[in-house]
Amino acid sequence: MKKLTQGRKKIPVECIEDANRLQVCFSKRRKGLVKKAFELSVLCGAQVALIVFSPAGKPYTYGHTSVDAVLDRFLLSYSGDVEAEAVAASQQTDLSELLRQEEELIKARDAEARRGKELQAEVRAAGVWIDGDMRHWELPELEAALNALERVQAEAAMRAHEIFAQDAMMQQTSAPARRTRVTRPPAVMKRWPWTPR
Amino acid sequence: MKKLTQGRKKIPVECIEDANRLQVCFSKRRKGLVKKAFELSVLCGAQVALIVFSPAGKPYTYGHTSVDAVLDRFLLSYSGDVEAEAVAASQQTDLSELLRQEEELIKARDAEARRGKELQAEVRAAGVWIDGDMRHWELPELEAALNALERVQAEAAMRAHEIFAQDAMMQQTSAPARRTRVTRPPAVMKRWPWTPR
DNA sequence: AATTCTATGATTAGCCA
DNA sequence: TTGGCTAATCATAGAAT
Repeated sequence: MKKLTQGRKKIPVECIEDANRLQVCFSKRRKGLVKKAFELSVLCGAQVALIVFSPAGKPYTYGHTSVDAVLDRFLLSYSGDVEAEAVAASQQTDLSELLRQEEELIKARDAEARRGKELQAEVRAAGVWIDGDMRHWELPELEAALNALERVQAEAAMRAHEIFAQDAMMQQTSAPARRTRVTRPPAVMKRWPWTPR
Repeated sequence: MKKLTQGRKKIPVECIEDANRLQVCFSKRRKGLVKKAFELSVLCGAQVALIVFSPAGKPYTYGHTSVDAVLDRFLLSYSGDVEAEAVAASQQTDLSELLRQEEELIKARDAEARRGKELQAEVRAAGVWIDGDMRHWELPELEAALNALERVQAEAAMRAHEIFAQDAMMQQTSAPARRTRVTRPPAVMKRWPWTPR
């Protein structure tokens, strides 16, 4: 009943000792970092790859256009292979290409495609990463992604609730495929369900 | 004389059209993103790799402990090579190891080592990435990194100004070495001086 | 391509449910 | 491990340099 909240305190930039505080902080800041990365990619049309290993050793990633795409491009530029890097750079997402891919996706799994999966494909095509938590956000990311695709925006907004309400799917994504150079990999990455080590 | 500043406005999450605004936004947000990534790594002891390609095609990176270390670990975990990944994970920076490396560095280029270069080595050992811009900050990063090393803190603070004042060095770092797996690579990455494509 | 200034919008530390 | 709350603290759009 009473307002007991302390509000934000300044926190020194040094390793947090308390395990619980650290966990909470990591969770919140990881989310915030991904959001910032996402905004940078959308606002400025930049390719971004973000990889974070939690202190517990779990990998979390975000990528636009996809982690793999950016890593490929980076590794190529790093190796000095200018030509190959140019190719990777050209993998930059452009609208028409996104739409083409999306249609392929939709066509391929046509019969069994539920509406929710279509939405997923669109989000995926836009290079937005979604993890377990974010499914429950009122993602500005989702809206922006759909907006970028310039279609089904209104309908998607209506479907968003029912789709995000039903929980499963994103959870049990198959084991991550082996990386392939300059091949367009699945654009969505997620938190690993398993714990390394 | 008059206060003409408008203060922050809410900005829609969509690609910025105006080229100039976009450039300024990219510059500011990239800096902010790196700061956030840095704070996450320090506060929570997390390994973080961040790669950003500007719309112009320039790569910017941040890494703790280093971009390469994190990428190695990620690629290994990705490939399902659990054992190798465990090795990469163990590359987590611990103080004693940092100090050992640092001493090697200092010893190796002993004769020609200026004071400034020593400072660089320390910052580098802490896995903090410095690009052209950040040299001019009053980096809380710098302070934290030095603090993490638990040494020469006070002296470093005094030296910081004169070292960061003199501009060169970071600029003309030799061409990036080829990546080597699970070998500890140079921990500092910087903005490329050239423009791809 | 980056920095400074300032008013605001956005993020988040500490607590609980 | 996640979500909501509240009140600081922090980040940054716009304009000009």
